[in-house]
Amino acid sequence: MPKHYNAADVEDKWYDAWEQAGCFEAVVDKKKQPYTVVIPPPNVTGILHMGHALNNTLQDILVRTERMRGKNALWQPGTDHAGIATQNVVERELKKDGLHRDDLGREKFIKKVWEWKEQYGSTIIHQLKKLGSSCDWQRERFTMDEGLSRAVRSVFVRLYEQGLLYRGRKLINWCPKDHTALADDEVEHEDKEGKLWHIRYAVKDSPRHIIVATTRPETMLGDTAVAVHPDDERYKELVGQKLILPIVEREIPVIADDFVDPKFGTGCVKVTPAHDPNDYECGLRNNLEQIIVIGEDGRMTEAAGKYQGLDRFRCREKLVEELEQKKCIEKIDEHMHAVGHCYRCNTVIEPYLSEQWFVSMKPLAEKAIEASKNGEVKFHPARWERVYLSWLENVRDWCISRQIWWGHRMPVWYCQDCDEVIVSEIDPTECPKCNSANLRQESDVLDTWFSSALWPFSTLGWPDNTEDLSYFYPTSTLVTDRGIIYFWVARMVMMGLQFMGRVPFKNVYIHGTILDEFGAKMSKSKGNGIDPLVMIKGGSQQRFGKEHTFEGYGADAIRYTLAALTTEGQDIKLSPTRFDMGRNFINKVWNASRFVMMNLAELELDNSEVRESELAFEDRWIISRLNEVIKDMTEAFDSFRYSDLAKAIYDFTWRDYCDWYVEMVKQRMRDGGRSAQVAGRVLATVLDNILRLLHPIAPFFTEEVWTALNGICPSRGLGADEPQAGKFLMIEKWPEVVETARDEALEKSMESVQDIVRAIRNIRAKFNIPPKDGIKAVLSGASEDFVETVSGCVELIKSQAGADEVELGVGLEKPDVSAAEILNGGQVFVSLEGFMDVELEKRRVAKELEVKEKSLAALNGKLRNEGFLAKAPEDVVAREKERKVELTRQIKELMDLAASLEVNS
RNA sequence: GGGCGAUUAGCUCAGUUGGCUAGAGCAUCUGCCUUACAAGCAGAGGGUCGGGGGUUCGAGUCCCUCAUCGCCCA
Repeated sequence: MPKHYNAADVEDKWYDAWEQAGCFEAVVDKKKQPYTVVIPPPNVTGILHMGHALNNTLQDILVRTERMRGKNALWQPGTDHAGIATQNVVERELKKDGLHRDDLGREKFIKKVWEWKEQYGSTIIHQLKKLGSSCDWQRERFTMDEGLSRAVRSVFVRLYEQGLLYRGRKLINWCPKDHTALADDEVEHEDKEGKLWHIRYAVKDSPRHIIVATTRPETMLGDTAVAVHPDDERYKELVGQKLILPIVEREIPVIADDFVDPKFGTGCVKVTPAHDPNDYECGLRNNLEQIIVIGEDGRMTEAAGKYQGLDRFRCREKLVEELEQKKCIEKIDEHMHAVGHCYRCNTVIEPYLSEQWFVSMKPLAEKAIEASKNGEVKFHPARWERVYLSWLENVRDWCISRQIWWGHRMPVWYCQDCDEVIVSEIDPTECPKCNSANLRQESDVLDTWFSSALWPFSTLGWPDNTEDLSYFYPTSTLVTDRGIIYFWVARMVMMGLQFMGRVPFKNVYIHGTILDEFGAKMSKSKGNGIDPLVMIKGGSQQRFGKEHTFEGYGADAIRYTLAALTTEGQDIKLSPTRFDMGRNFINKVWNASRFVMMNLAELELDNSEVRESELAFEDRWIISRLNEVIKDMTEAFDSFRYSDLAKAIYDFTWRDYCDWYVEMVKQRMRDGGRSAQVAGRVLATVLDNILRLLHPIAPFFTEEVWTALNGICPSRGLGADEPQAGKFLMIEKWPEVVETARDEALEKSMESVQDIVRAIRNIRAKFNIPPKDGIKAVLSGASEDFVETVSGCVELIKSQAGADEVELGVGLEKPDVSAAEILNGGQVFVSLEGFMDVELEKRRVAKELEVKEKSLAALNGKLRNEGFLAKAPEDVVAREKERKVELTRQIKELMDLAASLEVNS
């Protein structure tokens, strides 16, 4: 076995073996309890980034652990067709050949997208496999699959029939570049430094004028009123009068409407019902004309008069110039305001009045709100529930039509003869009203999130009533990022309740976002990303404009590190070197395993029963500790505390098992005989448990070592007839706590032993005693208790502290030339012939004395406080009193030591 | 403007329901290639828990307030 674990050698081998053996496949089995997780389907355009790595690591830990706990675990994988994003990618490809999608036409273009999807759409799926994800790939789905498309149609038709889906002419968010409508939550608001133009509008037949303030002067071409607050005394008399719109020379009325904030600007608001959401509402209330002056392409329309054809931003410049010439600009202020941008292409969104399809959200949202309030859906951490609720409580109708080609085309037909609207699951051939065959299918496709919302049940076969569906639905836990609570989580809950009658998942775990080492979000444009594949396999990548080469940490190290960094949904600042932690830990376990296996191979274990009476002190200790860690990890797992999960196995393995247990049994292993057999069995059993506990976090490494261990020691445990190990660790049992193995008193004793060993080592280090030199230690107890606790462990202390002579007793004399350490319940002296440094020892003792006296003073203050004595719980008071006794004793010892040092110097 | 989160060792972060002397990893210092591991071993140093106020016998933890940073919504 090599000295360093080499992940690259083993990962693909095990993944293939698991997959071929069908370990990932979940089959309905009514005798077993299902455990279902649906993957947040990555975009087909996507490549794996650190956010995916985290998200899928956390899901895999859940799924693998539950699988080991005996559940029928299904991790449902798949991808999302990502309408706009995918269409953009393919359009960019076409552009390279100087083509536009219109050159191909709809059918040919869609064919091209499918070709692209077949070629590149599985990239991320392959990458997920490198990460170790134990998805059931037999069930891989794509939102545009035949079955899922059927689900989309079915939902569309049912919502329509339920009166929850309608067509209407409304103001929606329009992306002029992607040339499509967007939902409200697909608009990202960004605070931008802008200007506030104050423009003079003349009052008709009067020398007066009023001043309106606007951030978008170009929209004035579409103004159909100016509004003031009804209670605003400044303008009361103007209400009802007419203004002359500059340049356009249109007459528009002054109206009163309480949506106006009298304190903003001049208190006069120009009203452009076709280009602003507030103005739109105001326009409806006041029956104003809606004049569209900006078209689908972001250019000014015919209604803009001489500005027709100009881009909206160019128009703004030109228009302001003209207004300035005409002396219509009162002033221009600097002004910060939120500007909406397209979440796919970052183009400034244009509010646009058009005919679109909408889902009525209120009735659906009410159910979703209820489901979280009554605990059917639980968020972890719980604070995200409020984010979910606040969106649902304020949600407006969902614009679901998209003017693009890639996606689910709406199952809507318009009769060209009688204008009948036909909504149907199967393509109609004639109009049910007039029998005309002259039908035109709606050209719009559906919002991608419409199909993603069905994911938890469409992937399981809905609308068919499949066995899978009734067994695996509702799913157990959804793991995702906070960024898609609205887009996806809330919509899945709505659709799940509406069409399945039950929530789609019981738990939603929201993890943090991965940030770079400076706390910024990772993005392509910033060049601050970390490529998970490079981290796993090694290679080079650009970061902050520089090329970096990495050795490759292996998937397990990446997974371990990400889990260790996952605390209560906090964001994670990441730099490549942070994976050292995971790699070092995996390597540590590798070497411990190497030690165990090398020794076991020499020992030739007989598999006789190890009786409890044969177990040494350290054997019983490590078994007790093991059971504690199983308990801690199980609890951490059940409450989604990933960091605690990772830390618990780390501390146990590295500190307890490697640093202490393995070191303690080395001598026994060398000596051979029955004691070595017993130690060997314990070493193997504990290692076996470590591998099981670590497996969900580090599946490849643990499978490799576990299999190797099987070759040397096929059955573990301490009984006579332990069952033989199975074929794969990944389908073995998660360890269970054996309460009787816990022994807290024994663990306390071990702590005393460790304190003594550490004290001796400390003295050795401080006085520069070479590691090879043996020393004499005197362990002087303050009482019999100390001696009793330690007496069975003298040999352990000798071997661990490098002492060749140890004297143990109550109140033993301090050897003449020696250094001392005060311990709980006693002290330890180490003879220092040839190494004594009296001044150093004086400083040590003085410093210790100072620390202890400070603690005692604080303690005395506490114990003199009558409130404390009266109100604190009894056990707390008792503990503090004991501490005082012990501390007082220690201070006396230290003072004696100080005195004796004075005499000797 | 509203909401949420963060502020603890040089850095990155833990710290469950308030209760032993506030922990870890990295970094630093000292000594070790000790027959599993230098990606390691042994030892050490390092913190007025963002500021202020309050509740309490007792506050890193609960309440109020201020400051700084970040995210989301309007």
